[in-house]
Amino acid sequence: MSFGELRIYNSLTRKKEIFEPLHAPHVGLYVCGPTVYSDVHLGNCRTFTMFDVVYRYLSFLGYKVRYVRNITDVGHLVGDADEGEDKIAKKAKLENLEPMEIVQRYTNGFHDVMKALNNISPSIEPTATGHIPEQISLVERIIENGYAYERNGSVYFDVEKYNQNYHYGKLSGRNIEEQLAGHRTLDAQEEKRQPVDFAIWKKANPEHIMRWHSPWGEGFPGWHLECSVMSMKYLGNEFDIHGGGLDLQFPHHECEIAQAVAGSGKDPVRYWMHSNMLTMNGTKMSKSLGNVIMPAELFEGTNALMSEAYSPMVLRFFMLQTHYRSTMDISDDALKAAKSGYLKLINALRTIRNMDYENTAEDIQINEKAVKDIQKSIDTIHKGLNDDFNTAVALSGIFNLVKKVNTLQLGQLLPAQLGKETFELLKHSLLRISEDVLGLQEETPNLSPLIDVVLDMYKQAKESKDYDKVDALRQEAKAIGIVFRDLKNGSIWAYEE
RNA sequence: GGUCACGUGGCCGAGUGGCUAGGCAAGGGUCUGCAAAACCUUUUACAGCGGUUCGAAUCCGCUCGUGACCUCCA
Repeated sequence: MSFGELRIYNSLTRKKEIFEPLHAPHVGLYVCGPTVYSDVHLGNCRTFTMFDVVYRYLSFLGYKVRYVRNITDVGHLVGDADEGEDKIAKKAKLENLEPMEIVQRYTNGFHDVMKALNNISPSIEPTATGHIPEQISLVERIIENGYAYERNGSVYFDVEKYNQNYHYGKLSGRNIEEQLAGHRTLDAQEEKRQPVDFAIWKKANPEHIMRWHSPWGEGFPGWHLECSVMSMKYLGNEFDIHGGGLDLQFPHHECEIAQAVAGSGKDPVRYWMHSNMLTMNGTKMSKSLGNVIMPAELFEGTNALMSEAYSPMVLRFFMLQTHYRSTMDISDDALKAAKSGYLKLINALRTIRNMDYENTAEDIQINEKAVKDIQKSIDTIHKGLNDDFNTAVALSGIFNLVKKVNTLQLGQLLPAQLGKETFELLKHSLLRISEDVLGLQEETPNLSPLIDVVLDMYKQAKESKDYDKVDALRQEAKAIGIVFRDLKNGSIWAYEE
């Protein structure tokens, strides 16, 4: 089955381009992961969920995707670039922990959230600290090629030099000459030749906890180096897709390009993808602004702005309703609407999963309009996904199919009126796109309130000495691993041990 | 200040030169013991002002408004 051509908006060319992998059917996908010095917030979740859909859809199309998403466990610097502290080291000092304890704690938390959101684990999840030798080696190559210089144990990337031969700013659309001209006043203590230069290796101050030996003394790798090194190590000197949040476009990704080009002479990335920001009341959600909502707060309903708890799948559905290149604003009302929509979809998925094609009557006519509607909706879904992963359009097609499923359930439309082929296509498309591509799945409900109801029935049966019913209830409950226990002061239910 | 986005109906959000996006909410109807759900149906649009065009929400210009990046950020 052919699904048509996939087109991806490439930030580098600012155009949608037909996706052609370098080495089909293999696809290399690199996504900038989190810096693990604190819990991920909903904005982070949006980006990772979005690229999860990219990964899922590419896989659905039959590509063999190597999906690499790093863990940044050397903190970027806090505050003013040169005098700042490493975020992870700072947090470690603050909480009197080993930096790697901080890293482990928040990595675990990140994985838990990803799992709750049904994001598939990447093929490789490399860490920055696990690739120090490779980073040192890239620094050496950049120096050899004349695009970096050492000062007092730190190594800086020479942006002006690089820009003479290449184009620094090609990804973010910046004009470096203007930036150079606009910042002529250099600080006296400034080690850099130009303010636009950036550190690729940084000398560790005596109090700096995270430090490694290098040809330039004890230090730690620069802010953008890890992604350059790890993407090329695992995906090659040229690979297909590099993604991340829009706020990483500059300087992070611009610097990545510069480092790679300065090291190897070649820009490794063919398609750059950037997902837009999640906002609250129109303002970007970010750690530094403090206007963040944590996933746990949302899932548990403890956030002050939310009237109720919203499950991970509701959040995922909510995110998929917006195209990834648009900003999306989160609010209680919007999540409430998403919850209703999500449940409507899930109910339809349950319905169609349990429905089989049957044709008992002989004189049933094919309902041409229904068949055409279904084909059109499925077409919409694939067109949407192919058009730069437009999940919002795909969902519109899905909901048109949901309507058909509900009509089938009511018996207003019979499977036989669709014909076997269309019925199976409807069933298969709806389930596979919703579950495999969009990653929306049924969540196991909390059954406690329901068990309480049964417990009440049990208590009543006991009281009226209806022991047949008591035994029956016990047996039914036991079948799902629940037992009723008669204590002196009443009956309770518990998980069978 | 520089660069770049965006402004769609009650809300959220696609689309982008002529063809019903979708979800939520609201009104009416069908069904139902009553509900709920579902199905059918209706209402409310493209910030403002100009321009291009047979035709613009969609292209161009201006105005107003909002945001992002330029410093760590997904």
